[in-house]
Amino acid sequence: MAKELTSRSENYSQWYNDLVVKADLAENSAVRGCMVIKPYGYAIWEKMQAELDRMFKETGHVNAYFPLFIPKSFLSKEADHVEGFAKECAVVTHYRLKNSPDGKGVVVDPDAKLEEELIVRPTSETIIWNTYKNWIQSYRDLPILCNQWANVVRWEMRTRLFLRTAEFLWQEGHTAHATMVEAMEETERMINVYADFAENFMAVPVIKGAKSANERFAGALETYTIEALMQDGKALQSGTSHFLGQNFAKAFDVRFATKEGKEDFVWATSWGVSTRLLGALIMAHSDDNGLVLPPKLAPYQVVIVPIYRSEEQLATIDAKVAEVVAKLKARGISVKYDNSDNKKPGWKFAEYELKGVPVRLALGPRDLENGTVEVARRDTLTKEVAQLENIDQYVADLLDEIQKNIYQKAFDFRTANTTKVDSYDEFKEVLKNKGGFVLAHWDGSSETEQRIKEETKATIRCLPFDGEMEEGTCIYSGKPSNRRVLFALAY
RNA sequence: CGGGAUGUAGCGCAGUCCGGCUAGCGCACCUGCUUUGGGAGCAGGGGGUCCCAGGUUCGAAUCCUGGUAUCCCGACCA
Repeated sequence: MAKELTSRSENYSQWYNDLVVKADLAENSAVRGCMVIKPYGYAIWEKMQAELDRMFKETGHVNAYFPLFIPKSFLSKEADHVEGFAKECAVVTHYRLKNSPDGKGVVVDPDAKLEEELIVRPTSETIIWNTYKNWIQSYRDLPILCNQWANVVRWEMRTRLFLRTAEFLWQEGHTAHATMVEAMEETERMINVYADFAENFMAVPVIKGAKSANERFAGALETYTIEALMQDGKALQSGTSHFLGQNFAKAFDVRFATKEGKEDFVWATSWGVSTRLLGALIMAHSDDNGLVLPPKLAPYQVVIVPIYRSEEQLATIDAKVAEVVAKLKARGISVKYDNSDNKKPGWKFAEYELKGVPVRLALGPRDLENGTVEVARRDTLTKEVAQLENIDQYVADLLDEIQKNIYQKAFDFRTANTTKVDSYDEFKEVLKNKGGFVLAHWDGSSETEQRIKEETKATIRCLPFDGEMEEGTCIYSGKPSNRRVLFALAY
């Protein structure tokens, strides 16, 4: 047993760390808080990127790229924004090194101090709005619908692979509109794109909703979020879309001539998802045997393992497998054939389970005789024998079924772990013993939200869009409330 | 950023308290033979700035000082 995973029940957080490292997704680097995303993990990210990028373009967006560095003065132009990010910024103060006097290594050259320090972007609103100022004069220049794929840096105190790292990869969309209505529609459109992606590609069901004032993005008037539930009963914010009003336009003086010949400030949105999605993907589906990947995002959807005694036998199997691979590829299914001879089949079975490959085919002498193949599916860990004849159709159908099944499983888990409570005692009891999403009435005040957070660590994840209006009383203050909001312990 | 633990081969660890010969063990790796339908066996072999820097000493993996990284618990966190 080369790679033993800690079980989820034993220590969920250790299980997660083990899994990320042992499945070859990522590892800690020599740089504090920064990870190395390994090829297998990066392949999943690339699949996510490709799909999201397609969805962004389908909704009218284009890609662009803005600088990594932001002049310090830009950040402070929007008051709430700087307050939200100031405590976690990396700052560049010099631009040159020189040989150290003692001849050992290099030191920062004090003569090379920058006039104005540069901030390594924690997000790009400021540099982008400073740029948009030059791009916009008239309503005819609007809307601007830009996205950028980039890395950002937030100097977090405590980091965890994918979930919270000092540097992470993401995309950030920044749009500029002539009207408030248009900007609000955009904000909503993009949270819907994220939810669509999470559910149909990641197979992770999410709750869409609005953030409470406390939890809003620094500088936003409204933040929409998608919230996913992890297997340990904690919530993970998986994507956000912000309605920024005219805050950044005012801070950077971005005005335009309206159709009526008047002057107005531009309306803005921004929206993003990051490599944190990999954390969501891992924690939503995986089990004690390793990763479980949705077929639509798996780097390879099928692995084929030969079983043989002699070189001649292997040669026969190789030939047969080549036919199977060709048929699968013709259907757009990605396949890996592992005929390496330094590992036994049993080792390979365990290894590909750890890596979450959705479907495994095993082909041995018995199968050659009978025209069959052994098919194992990762999500249920079941095996059956199928005819080799129509294996491509069989696998294609199976991949669809697996994609549906893991979504359904996650959906059922969420349903079973979403609880309506009507008293504060019940609220605390559920958080302590059951976890999960908790739907409760709230009086709408920041004070109440803050108290509940201090006393229970639970936060309002969102005010769900699809929540029905329902008269009730706040579980904490007893004041009237007309809807339930979503509480949970969160990552 | 506060408290605690840890850092010795790719991985997991012993040795450190009480300084001393050539720094060990398991897995992995390489070679050979036998194996191959759920993490193979035997034999031989290679691989080390003992986290980094400085100090004490005839002599440091071991003692001292500083730094750094990781993990756990808090605080922090759209």
